[in-house]
Amino acid sequence: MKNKKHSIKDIAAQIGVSVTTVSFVLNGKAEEKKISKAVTDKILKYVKKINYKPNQIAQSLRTGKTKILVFMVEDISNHFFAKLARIIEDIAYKKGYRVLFCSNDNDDDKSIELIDLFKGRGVDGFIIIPSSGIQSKISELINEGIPLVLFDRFFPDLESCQVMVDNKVASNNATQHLIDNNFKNIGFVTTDVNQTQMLDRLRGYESAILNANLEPKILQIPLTDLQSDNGKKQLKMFFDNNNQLDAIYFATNYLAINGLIVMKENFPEYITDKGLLAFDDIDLFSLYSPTITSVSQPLPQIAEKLMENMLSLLKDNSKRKSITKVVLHTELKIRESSERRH
Amino acid sequence: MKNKKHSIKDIAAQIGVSVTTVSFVLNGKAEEKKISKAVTDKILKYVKKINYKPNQIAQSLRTGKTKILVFMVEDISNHFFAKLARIIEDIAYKKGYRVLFCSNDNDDDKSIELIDLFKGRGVDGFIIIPSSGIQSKISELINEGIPLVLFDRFFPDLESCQVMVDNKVASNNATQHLIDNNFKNIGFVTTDVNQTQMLDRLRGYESAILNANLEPKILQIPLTDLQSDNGKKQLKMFFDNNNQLDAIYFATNYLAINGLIVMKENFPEYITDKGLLAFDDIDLFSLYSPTITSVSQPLPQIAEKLMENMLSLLKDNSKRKSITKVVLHTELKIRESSERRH
DNA sequence: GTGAAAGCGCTAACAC
DNA sequence: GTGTTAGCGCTTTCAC
Repeated sequence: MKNKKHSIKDIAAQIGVSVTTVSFVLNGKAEEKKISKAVTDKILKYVKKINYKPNQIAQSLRTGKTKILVFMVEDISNHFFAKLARIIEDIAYKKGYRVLFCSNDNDDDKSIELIDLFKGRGVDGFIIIPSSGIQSKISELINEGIPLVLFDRFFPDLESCQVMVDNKVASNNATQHLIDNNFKNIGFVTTDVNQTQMLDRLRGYESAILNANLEPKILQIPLTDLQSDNGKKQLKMFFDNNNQLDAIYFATNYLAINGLIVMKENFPEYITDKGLLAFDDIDLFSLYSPTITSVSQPLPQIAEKLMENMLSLLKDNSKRKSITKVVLHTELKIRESSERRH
Repeated sequence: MKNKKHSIKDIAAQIGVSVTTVSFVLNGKAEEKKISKAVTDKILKYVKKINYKPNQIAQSLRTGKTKILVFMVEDISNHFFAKLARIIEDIAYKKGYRVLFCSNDNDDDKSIELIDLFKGRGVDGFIIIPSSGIQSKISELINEGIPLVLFDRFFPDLESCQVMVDNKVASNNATQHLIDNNFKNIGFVTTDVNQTQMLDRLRGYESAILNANLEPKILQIPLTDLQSDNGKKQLKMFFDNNNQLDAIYFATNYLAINGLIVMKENFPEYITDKGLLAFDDIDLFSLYSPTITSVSQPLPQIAEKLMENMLSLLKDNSKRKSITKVVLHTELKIRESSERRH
């Protein structure tokens, strides 16, 4: 059992060469630096024998690179973020990067604390789903030339690299689909957060509704109430007060889950009687009875674009990074829950 | 906009003291080292003004500590692991640790590569759900005195810190519950992996079945087939060949999801007609129609025990860490899918 | 072809 | 009370 930690110095001493030589060989510069084949082989063989692994912390301190990216989301246990995290992890891994996931609970202070922390650790780049109040921190990162890509929502006043989906169009189409299938009284359940993605979903809904001369019925649940039973109470009240609704459109998957729970408990007939539609496709929706129509975000494509963007920022040595904005399209997965009504 | 990176040296120069003084003050040793109040205040004030953050890489190189833990699971996008990850992240965060999540795809080579990589980064500890063939790597970590806690499955031949659930008892009870509710032909769907948790679930099933003089009906789907449609084909065939089954017990949540998909497509009547039971409770099961009986693992408790264990290992300076084994109990969530049949 | 040495930013033993 | 300095393990310039 080899317990002792080996260092490049030990290796040099053992072989009888200098650390420089060892370093060159280990970094694949043997040819370039014209190290003799004999020495090179001897070093490589010895390194393999003792199973030497360079101390990456020292490497990082020296080179200023850590090969670590941060992927900050609201809550890593949310299906949507977890799936995305997985794909990003795989892409990054192939490119030699590790990914640190963290959840900011949509909380500004926690977000800022985490960003500072990782800056101090010298991570190479950030992929962030920002909470609403951290525009100045994001702007600071950009100004410092730290590779950064935003996802899901952005700051309209701030030029940043970003990958988004066309929330407004998607939401408009989804609502239109309900209208086309003869729903006439479509409720919209969303949160109170003031973020671009939620606002766009709301606007998409409103524009389709108004365009069809229907009346909008909107429930905004405060984000803080969603953890507690308060959110469920509000949903129940909304259903109670609007029993003439013939369809309900949920702006996120977790709102839909909460909605289903409330309906199952209080109005089980709604689940089959009302039209149902949700933003974000999750397993549940294709398995449920009825299967639930949803707006599906193209996860693999999103992950790919995020990493493509990030990698190009990582390559770009200039302080003023170029700005790339990507908008991806969603797909409406039409299922039983929105079948035409008569 | 302050773009320049500040170092402790800059601060020292600016204030007109030595780096030692600054370092002491920053590390809260001002009192202990009897630094004058005037100097201390001046330093703290300046540090705040320029928003100085110490370079943690240098700190790590110097102290050998990174305050980073690794949590390695099969697949971070699996509900069960994602939920657990979230709780662990929160506990660790409060204790000043960051958590790196990574997925090993249940692949030995990838596991070993990841472990080596993080060792090189000097992470402080590992929480690992091990793939089957990495016993020697795990043993190496233990011998090197690196804090390590296993979860979900373990190596019977290796003494290690671990947090497990009583899979066999849980599985026996679950099966017994079906038997008690008058199911007489209970199929068991599992994978072919040779890991303690899966074997225990199988044994629990078998013991209850044999004890009741019933006949075991087991489908083992090779892990490699689960990603592809092959897994679904095998499920379909199993259902086809065993249409006299009156209940099906799935050994994991993803097997249950796959089972539900196959049933929905091919034998929709099974979903209500057959008894259903699954290991690992997920949202879906309490929302489905029928709601699905499942064995629920106590996630918060698991996370707590894992971190408790880890923190005590981190404190323990001896090379030979003490070994703690925790076994937690599961809860059978009895729902509609296993209601008594006549 | 190979080596000496500076230095990344920090901590802490030791000196004064 | 405060300063000097070695050194954590590595990369890389420059010298020979």
